[in-house]
Amino acid sequence: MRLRNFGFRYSDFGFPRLRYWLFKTEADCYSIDHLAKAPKQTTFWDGVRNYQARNYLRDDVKVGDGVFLYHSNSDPLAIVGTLEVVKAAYPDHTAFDPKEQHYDEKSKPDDPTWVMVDVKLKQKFPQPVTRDMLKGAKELAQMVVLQKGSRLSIMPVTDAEWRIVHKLAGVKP
DNA sequence: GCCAACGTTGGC
DNA sequence: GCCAACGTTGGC
Repeated sequence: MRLRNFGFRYSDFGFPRLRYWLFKTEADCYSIDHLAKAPKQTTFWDGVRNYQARNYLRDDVKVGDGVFLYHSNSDPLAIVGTLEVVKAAYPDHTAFDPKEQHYDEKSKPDDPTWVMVDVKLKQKFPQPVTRDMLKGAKELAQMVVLQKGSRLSIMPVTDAEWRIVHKLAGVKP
């Protein structure tokens, strides 16, 4: 969310900036349990190779922001917990390495195309908040992840959505 | 496995 | 700059 013509953020003018996000991952690839076992329960969030998602990461995701972790292409499809952003955008070095799955020959260390952030596990929900539960909550009808054709791996979440999903999870934010 | 939606590529 | 072809994502 950027006032594009001037390069300022809404928050520079005292407006509430976006503070909540949803990050997608496939449980087979990197699940919340992988993160729970990681050193300091912290990891870098690499592999974003979509420009709109990259722009969110680069411009808007800030230290302290809250993140829902969503398991896509998984069983169950669900928000499984929350993360906290502990380091803002920096170059995604996995794009430089030909052995990496998300290698991108066009991204160079002196002019990186892709960025990543660091996240730390905040809480694993006692029970996953399934996609069906999300769809059943009519206050969440506008949630980006529920929209048809919504494929971004980084999506904004509103304050209200942050609160309501925690309520569905039966935990405090 | 199917297929709709979306992003990217490349010829023109 | 247009747009058809193609590849990927991801829910169902």
